[in-house]
Amino acid sequence: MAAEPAKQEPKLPTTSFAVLGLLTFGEQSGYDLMKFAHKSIGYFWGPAKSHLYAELRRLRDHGYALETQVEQAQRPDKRVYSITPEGERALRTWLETAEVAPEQIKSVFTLKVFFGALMPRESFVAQVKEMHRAARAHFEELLAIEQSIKDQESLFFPYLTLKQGLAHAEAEIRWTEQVLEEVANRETREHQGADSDYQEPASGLGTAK
Amino acid sequence: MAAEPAKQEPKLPTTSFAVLGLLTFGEQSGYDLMKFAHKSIGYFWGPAKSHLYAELRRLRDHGYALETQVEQAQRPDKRVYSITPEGERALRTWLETAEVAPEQIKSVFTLKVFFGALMPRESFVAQVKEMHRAARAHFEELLAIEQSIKDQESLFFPYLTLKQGLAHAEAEIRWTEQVLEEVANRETREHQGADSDYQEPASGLGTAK
DNA sequence: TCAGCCATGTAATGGGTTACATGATTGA
DNA sequence: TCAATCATGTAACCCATTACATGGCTGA
Repeated sequence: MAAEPAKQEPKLPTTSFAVLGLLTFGEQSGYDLMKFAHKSIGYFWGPAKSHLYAELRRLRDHGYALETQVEQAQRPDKRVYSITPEGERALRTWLETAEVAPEQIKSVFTLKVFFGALMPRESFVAQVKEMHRAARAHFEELLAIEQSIKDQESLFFPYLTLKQGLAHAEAEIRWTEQVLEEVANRETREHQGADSDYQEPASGLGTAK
Repeated sequence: MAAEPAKQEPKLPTTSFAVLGLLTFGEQSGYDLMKFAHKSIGYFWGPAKSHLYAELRRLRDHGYALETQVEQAQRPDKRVYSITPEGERALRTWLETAEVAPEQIKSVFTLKVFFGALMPRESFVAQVKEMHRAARAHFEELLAIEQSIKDQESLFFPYLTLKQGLAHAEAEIRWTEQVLEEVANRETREHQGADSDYQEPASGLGTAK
């Protein structure tokens, strides 16, 4: 029964710290932040617009961000947020203390592959090919970004996350290729020996239409 | 204004189809399913216990699963669920029609790396090393599973998802190694030229403690 | 005797998405 | 003139997690 340490820091979700982190790049409005988030951490974290605005209000209420009304003549008024010293302290604490664990990739596609036996072979292959194509496109996209930022010292850490994206995209490309190969090999085996194991839907059952 | 096609299928979340898919392996109780899910699709999808039970009830209400009360003498009574023909049809439809897109890896660790400039260098390196260690452990774990299932034809598709896990774990291992290298190189550059760019917290500001 | 398995859930909370709403300005 | 940009939000919904609750049986 160890004594609970005084809970000074309110427990906030990861999203809060993501926004707080973006504010360290300078004060911004919700609208600006949305765009900024999209092309920075957007590759591994992407909240909805309404969520972001709500998050900013929460950070303000916690004293982690300062909200300033800015009236504009030609454009709609806006609220600009900047990180406060308390906010920065909270962010640094989070960065150092929040434990990191390798999180599983949560993927609909992987789920489909797992249940692949229930799919007609052509459909399965078509979807894998589509993923392969998408992964390649994604890889190319990241490569282009890499070229544009790789020499900017100030973007060293963002650059590292980009490298992760590249590594994962590469893994995905190779894996999908491997899947296509393995399926083709299996097809061959089947034609020589046993029947395809694709389970046709039970006919005459539940055919309402 | 194209005519909306008759909505025959209620739109269910991915989780429902995951459970439905597991039921194709045979009828099971919620309790059994939980264990089964954990060691099968658990590597890329893992719902909470209470969520799973709720999901089963929903599938039952939709006519996608059949619930059977099983009274037991020595153990608590249980409810066993089996997939219905309608359930299987819905599952197959989902497998073929639900569009697949490469989903981003949503990772707290990546977020931390992005904001790495705000961390003291040793802390950053320690966390990367910890991730490297964890990724290696994960890789080994998957390797062991691979050995045990690679020759079972009935587990061909699950085997493919395992391969994905291996591919991603490998990517993570290589990436973390790369990060350590790049950081070390950078350190060297800094010692020769400019100062470290680690931004010390502003002193004297908000130091409540 | 005591942890751990078997077996099922409720309640509360909150994280996050989608849809809806508004309205002026600017450039093609 | 028409779409896009700037700018902010509310409302509704629901997916999902965590904590809580119960209680008998089994094996170390």
